[in-house]
Amino acid sequence: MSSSVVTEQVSLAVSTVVFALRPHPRTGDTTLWLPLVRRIREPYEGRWALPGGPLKAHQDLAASARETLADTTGLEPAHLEQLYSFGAVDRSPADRVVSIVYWALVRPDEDARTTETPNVEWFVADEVPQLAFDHNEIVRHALGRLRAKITYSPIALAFVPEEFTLAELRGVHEAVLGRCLDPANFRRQVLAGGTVEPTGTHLTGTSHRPPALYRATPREQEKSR
Amino acid sequence: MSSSVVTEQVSLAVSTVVFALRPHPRTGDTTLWLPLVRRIREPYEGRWALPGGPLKAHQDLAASARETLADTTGLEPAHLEQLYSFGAVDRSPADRVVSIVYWALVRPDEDARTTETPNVEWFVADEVPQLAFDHNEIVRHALGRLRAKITYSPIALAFVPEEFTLAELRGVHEAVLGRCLDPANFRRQVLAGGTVEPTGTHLTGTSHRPPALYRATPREQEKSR
DNA sequence: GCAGTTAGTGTCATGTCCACCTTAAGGAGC
DNA sequence: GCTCCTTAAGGTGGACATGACACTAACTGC
Repeated sequence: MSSSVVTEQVSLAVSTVVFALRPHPRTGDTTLWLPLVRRIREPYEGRWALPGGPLKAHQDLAASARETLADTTGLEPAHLEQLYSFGAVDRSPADRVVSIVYWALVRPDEDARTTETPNVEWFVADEVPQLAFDHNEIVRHALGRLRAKITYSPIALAFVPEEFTLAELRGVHEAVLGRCLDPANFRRQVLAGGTVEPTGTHLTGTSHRPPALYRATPREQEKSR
Repeated sequence: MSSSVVTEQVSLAVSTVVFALRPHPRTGDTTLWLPLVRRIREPYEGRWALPGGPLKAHQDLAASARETLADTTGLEPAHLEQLYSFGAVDRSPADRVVSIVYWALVRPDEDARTTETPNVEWFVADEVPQLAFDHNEIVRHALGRLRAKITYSPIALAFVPEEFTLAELRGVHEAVLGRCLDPANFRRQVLAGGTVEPTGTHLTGTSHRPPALYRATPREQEKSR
């Protein structure tokens, strides 16, 4: 049989699906992107895979996710949350690996600071190539969670800078959900939610009516720490 | 430093929070119960803990959860789902353990077949004693998930036998949520959901108007397999 | 001043949720 | 038989959320 039966050893890894918003290369619409890492050893050598690595004994799960994110992209996520644990016996050939997967959101200002390295590349989230292991399934899982959660939770705030207009925030929702939203109804919903408050200032130099600026409620800002 | 730093070894366990409905010992109202296992070795020797054990190399995560459930209570759950993975570095003294936790629901007919053993005891879910490790937190987590999910998903079906009345199903919701529900509104909601269908037969011998019997839709029955 | 564009408000129809009322269908007791 | 009691099942109306759309406000560029 395979060597895993002999060793009876299960190893534990932490991987992360990192989302950022960037313009689509063809349409120009802002869409979801995610960074992938090229595997430099077997199995699946040469294939793209989610950033991740083995869990260290002295490190919390979320800390491990943050570390790999910093190692691969140099970024600090505005939101980090556990997604699911994947542990099918045959998900990695020969050895047995259980992956605890996190998903993260990166603000545009932070995203601009990303470090370019040859073995890391960003892809449009809906157009990722065939990945190593069961990582395609994991990405699907993460996309589903993000799209579900943005409808009932204010995580979209993790995609905008500290001060923002409601049109920007709506743009985030539209990019994630892939469809247009009514500006009037969106405004009412967000304001009723109590997760944002007006800064009192307006954005100027827009060649049309200047929109009011908003920030996350103090209560909401706490959550992202 | 501690031995974990020396060994750099992380071990992986799968634990399960198993829920069943039984009458409350004082009030008699049906409430949530869960089985706990008495620890027979350090750390936390003598304390109650969630059933669980180390993950075997040839075993899927859910299979491991099913196995410990069978070992401790002899039961087969009608619903089994991953809850969360707990991996704080200090959650177990001396060694480093990451626990992937599942939660399960057991039908009343299946629950009646539970095997009594001295080191396993059932507790009212809201009145568990102080447990080993971070298991109190895990139980809270599982209770929260169950109570949240029953409001938007037909998992209550995993708590009733194959044929049931809507009053029974409502009783499940009431027991889980801990409050009464309007029978008329509950009926409409459930029937509109399309997750149940009438069997065409009625329950007799009730000393009042005989209620119609229902069963889960074929589509719903698939999910529980 | 006028056109164009986006911000923000108002309105109305629809649907859902919830509290409560009414009727239906049985058994128990007389 | 009849009445009473209990629960099943359906109906009604108000409060509230949702979505489509019209309308007004504020700015730039010409």
